[in-house]
Amino acid sequence: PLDRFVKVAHPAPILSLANAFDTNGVRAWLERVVRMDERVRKASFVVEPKIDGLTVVLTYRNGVFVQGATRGDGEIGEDITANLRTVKALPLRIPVNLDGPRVPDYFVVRGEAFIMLKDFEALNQRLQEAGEKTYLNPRNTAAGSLRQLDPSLTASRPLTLYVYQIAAADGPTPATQWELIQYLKALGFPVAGEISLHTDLDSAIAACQSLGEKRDSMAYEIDGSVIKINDLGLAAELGIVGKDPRGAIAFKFPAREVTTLLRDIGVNVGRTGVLTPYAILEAVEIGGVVVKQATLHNFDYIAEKDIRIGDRVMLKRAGDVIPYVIGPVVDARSGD
DNA sequence: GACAGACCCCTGTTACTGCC
DNA sequence: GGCAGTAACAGGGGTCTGTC
Repeated sequence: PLDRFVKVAHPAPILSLANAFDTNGVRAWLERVVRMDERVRKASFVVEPKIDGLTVVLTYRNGVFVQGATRGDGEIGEDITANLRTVKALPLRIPVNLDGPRVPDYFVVRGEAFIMLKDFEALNQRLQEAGEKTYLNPRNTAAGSLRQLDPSLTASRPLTLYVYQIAAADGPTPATQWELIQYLKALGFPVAGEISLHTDLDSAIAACQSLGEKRDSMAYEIDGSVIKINDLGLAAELGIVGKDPRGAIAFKFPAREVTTLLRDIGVNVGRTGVLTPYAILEAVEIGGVVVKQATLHNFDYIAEKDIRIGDRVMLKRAGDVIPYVIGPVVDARSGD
């Protein structure tokens, strides 16, 4: 057992992705990058599912897994090597000699750790039969499992992994995202099955929409898809905006909406003294979590009508982010 | 208009601490 | 030992302000 988790610096920033919530957002992204570099107009794209798990960074030296870390703030994460060693899908060794150039001695890949839906259900079934508390959703269960101080507890959780990026290497690596995925697969890394290559943006958008339609029948939870410029050199040349690389965009699924009862309104005092109202709600399930409170910090901007305590209100939640109230459904006073 | 950075907020999980 | 409360971590969108 560990006493605590040691902080580790990533060899390169582990970036997030800019989001688009509709096809217009995706096209606007492409126009922005085309204005920076006309070559993007003729680029091909890779579409990947955006798995709802947690990012892990895996380091190999001479083909041996030596360190695994959480994403943390993108620059510094936590060393969870002992826990990741218990994940059966994670290769502890990779071949150093494939057809072609030798696999770099120093090789760092990025992936997503998560729990398959059927494994999550089986885990809860076992817990229920044992009279123990069950888990509410796979993502937070996966996150909690990897933060166990005792790796034997992590080993008892059905974690798995998909890998999709080379974060750092001291030798040659594939020039395109599509080749990179095939390369990772050849090295023995688990890779998502629903990855596709497209010669134009329309085809890539169609693939994203198709993933959206399959969402509820997939073996694992996804909160969108990712469109990446296939040419990794070109994508790198486009640079970074804040913490988002310009060469890729996340196409998020439409926000889920539910209605519930507004029981009360509270006010939070932030650390700078800012007062922020929040809604206290009748508990309602949305996107795999039970929401009892929701922020009203943006209510002025998004709501067309006021709300009153006792109203039924519409609650919105995009992806796995914070839920917010978008307005009344039924006015408690007038009944409208 | 694009961008960077600050600031605001959520739930679920685990570890830790204090109390009974 | 059990329970409750707190802190830290995971996931990241939306808004505002200032700059270019």
